[in-house]
Amino acid sequence: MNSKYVSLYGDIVSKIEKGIFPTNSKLPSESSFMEEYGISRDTVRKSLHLLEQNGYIHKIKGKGSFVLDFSKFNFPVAGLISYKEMVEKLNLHSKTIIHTMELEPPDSNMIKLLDLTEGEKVWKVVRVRQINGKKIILDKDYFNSEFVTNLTKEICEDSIYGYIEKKLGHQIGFSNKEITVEPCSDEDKQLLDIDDYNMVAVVKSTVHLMDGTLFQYSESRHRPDKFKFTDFARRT
Amino acid sequence: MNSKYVSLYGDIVSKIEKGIFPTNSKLPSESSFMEEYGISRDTVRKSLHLLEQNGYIHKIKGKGSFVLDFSKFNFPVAGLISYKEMVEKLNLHSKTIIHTMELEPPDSNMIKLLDLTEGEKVWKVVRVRQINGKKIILDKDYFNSEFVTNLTKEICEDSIYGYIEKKLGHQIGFSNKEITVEPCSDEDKQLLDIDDYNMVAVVKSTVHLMDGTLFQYSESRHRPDKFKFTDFARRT
DNA sequence: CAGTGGTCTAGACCACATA
DNA sequence: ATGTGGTCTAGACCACTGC
Repeated sequence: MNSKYVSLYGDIVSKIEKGIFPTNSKLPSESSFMEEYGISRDTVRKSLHLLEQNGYIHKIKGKGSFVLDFSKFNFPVAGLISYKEMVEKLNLHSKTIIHTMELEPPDSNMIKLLDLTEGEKVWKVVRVRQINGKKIILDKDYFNSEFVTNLTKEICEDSIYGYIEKKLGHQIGFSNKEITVEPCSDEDKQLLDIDDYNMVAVVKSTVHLMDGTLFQYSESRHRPDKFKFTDFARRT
Repeated sequence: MNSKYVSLYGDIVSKIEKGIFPTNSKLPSESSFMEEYGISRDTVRKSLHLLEQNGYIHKIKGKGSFVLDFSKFNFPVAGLISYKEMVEKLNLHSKTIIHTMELEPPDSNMIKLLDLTEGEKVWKVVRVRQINGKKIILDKDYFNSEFVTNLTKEICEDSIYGYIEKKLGHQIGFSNKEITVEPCSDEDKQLLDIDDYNMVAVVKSTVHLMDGTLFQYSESRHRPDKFKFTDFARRT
């Protein structure tokens, strides 16, 4: 089903995570992967390139490929991942409370953000994420209703991304994110267990499908003490 | 000097930025780049892959490559870029004030963060960044003195990365970042024009050389209203 | 059907590291 | 000298899009 280079990538990732390829150790050479898997060098190189981009390994010309230490700054809440997927990955105790779910005509700001045309409506979904009994995150999502039709309470409580990908058959492609720190709004104070904090960390993003169409704008507002974003970058 | 695929990448980037390849338009096909530049398809594909990763284009099987809208998600403070490079890119009016610059034995926390061995010392550099007359950012950098030797006030006021890359001949490779929001420390209040804010956005990072050696830990503390981080991500 | 991008191969030459 | 990764080529077949 998968391409060869993706399955080799997956094999190596799981061997790194299991410690079969330990941190700081040298990975087998490209040619030994060629032999072991009976594939061409270019295909091996595609797998290693993927590992490199995702921060698993580091390649040095003439020396080899080395497993990086990714325990120091743990997981990527970065990337394009849904709240449900994150909760499952981190094994959190979480509950989602739906505050608003309505189909409405967009205001001028949303028309601009979602590139809407006359007459198109948007789904506005406001959800509160409760973790370990505390209301920590306020998620405000706006979906172009041309692409995301028929939302229900059940879908919003479970996973909207799952619905879009599995039921509607759309493929989610890429996103832009922006992280800022803003003063608490009245809505934040009302809906979150904000304690004495007077600011929130805000992640604003636009999300596109594989074919390039923009379908979602979202604003995720986090209690500042519970917010963490990690990133891996290379010098270019 | 550069490889073929990097120079083709550069050509296309500049054509996109100049508007010769406009937003949302279709890029020439891989085969037309092959002809135009007299190179193989694989080499063209490497260039396009780079463009895709950096958020310039989006490829759709059977249709073509399309230029993404670059204006919505403006500049990358993301990536691995120095303060000086950012200031120059964004054309800011900035001044750097050096608060501390000393060679000292590391505490136990720094030994762990920088993977130090017995007897190695670290350069501790604390700098305040003033933008448009306001003290906005407090940068605390720690360098392993085995790799970064002989810092001077002039270097710290100009660009430490420039010194490392151009004078010492090291190549900066990759980094891990972590973004959090923390309460103001006394030091923040004392050194920054913090106004009435009681929190700061904090970017902690470790930076490695091309050969994998860890040489820097840094903590960048930003006044919350002036902080913005942008990111581009793909679904995997 | 022709045009597009996605995967894969086999082979070549180069640059760098190590011994 | 050998082993490593980095670049490049020429050709093949597939899957998807659009006419």
